[in-house]
Amino acid sequence: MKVLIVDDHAVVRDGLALLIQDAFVVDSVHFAQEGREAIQLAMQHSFDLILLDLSMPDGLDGILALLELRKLQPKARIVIFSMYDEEVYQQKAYENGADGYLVKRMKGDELVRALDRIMLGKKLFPTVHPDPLAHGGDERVESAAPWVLPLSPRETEVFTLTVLGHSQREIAERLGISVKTVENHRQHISQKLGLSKRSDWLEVAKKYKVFELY
Amino acid sequence: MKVLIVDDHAVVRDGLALLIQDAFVVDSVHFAQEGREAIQLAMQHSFDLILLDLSMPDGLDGILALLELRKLQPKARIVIFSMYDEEVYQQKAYENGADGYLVKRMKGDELVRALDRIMLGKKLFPTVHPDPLAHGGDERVESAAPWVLPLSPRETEVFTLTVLGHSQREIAERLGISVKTVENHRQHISQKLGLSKRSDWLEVAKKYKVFELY
DNA sequence: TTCGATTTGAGGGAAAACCCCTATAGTACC
DNA sequence: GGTACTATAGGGGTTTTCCCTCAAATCGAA
Repeated sequence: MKVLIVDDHAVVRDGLALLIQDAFVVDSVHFAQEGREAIQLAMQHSFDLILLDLSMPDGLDGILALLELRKLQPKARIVIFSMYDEEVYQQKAYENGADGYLVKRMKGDELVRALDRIMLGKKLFPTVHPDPLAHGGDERVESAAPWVLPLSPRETEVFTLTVLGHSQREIAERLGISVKTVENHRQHISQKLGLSKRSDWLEVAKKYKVFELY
Repeated sequence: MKVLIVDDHAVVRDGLALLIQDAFVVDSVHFAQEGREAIQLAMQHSFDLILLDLSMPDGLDGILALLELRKLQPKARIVIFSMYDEEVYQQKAYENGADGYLVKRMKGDELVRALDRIMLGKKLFPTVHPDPLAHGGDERVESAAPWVLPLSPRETEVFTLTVLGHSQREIAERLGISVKTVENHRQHISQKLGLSKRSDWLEVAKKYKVFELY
């Protein structure tokens, strides 16, 4: 596996390199400090995985770099690795061909797990939730919510249906489980998020644009 | 009071004229079929009240006409009178200096009452709700919600706070009333809207963009 | 002035939700 | 093989909400 890491901080570059070399079979790792340099490298070598920091001080804008890299390396997995989890950036990253959007506060093992899934062909975006209302379909976009919101897939479903106003009974019927289980999920969610009041859930839901998606 | 009515349907023009002449002391009524004609008239006469249909087939786009009319007649009350209550139009109308946005399915007396308030200096927009979270302030924008959602001001507050996830107790404390009263308001709201499940409330709230406003 | 709507509040009982704890089975990680 | 997470579900008790009814004060409209 050939890897390109684009970040303006040397520490981050090296840390990432170590993590990845530890977790994957890596043939080579190249580094770039900013977009232009990355593009130079992408014209000379082909990569399997490109980790791209969005916030680079000088040089090319992150999204433009992404666009250019995607053109140069159509088959590479390009993963945005950012300080911020603002939805706008994620949206842009998604639209411009990124395969994932990870935030820097993720722990090492979480990051490796995420990269693993991405290498398997999944797309990971924190606030693109899996649709709990869809009856089926080819969900290739996996939610990375577990790392932004530390919720499991099932919990995410319960969370979404709850903030949309569905009662425990309704959710239980819809998911084919007992009311008690829904209740347990809700409690776990409250614990994980550190939220007691339901209005706090709604705040979070608004922040993660649940109402725009469903 | 000098009135200008802009609508491409003769029936609507005449009906409106009769209604207004019946309810107000009217010096003169002018008519226009579309935007350009309205602007011509606005250059020749000054008006106190302009009723403007947004959906006019040919000629000037409604919003552009509004903009032009507002420039020509800064002191006139300009009221949009539309078939549709889409929020986008309302937003546009509001931003471009309209004093109100009324829908054609309103009954005559409702319309007169609305125009009355507008002539008194209020602004009326169906889905611009009064902020139930604001502690006070100069609320000049009145909600015309009673005609779109048939809810009283207090009910609108309870509705909004409820869909935002607040409990009856929280709402009671916030509004300085008893829990029982909040409960009653909720029941009245359910009756008026014909909605039983809270998820239905959320549907309505989404439709009226409660989550974008609060 | 009477009628309807609004706002306020309560009683009483049924239903739902919430809280805390326990428990099992599967999966995944080290 | 132990530890952690996930998903499932029950017991038992408390709190909240829901439902239906009644009622008083206010206010604008017919």
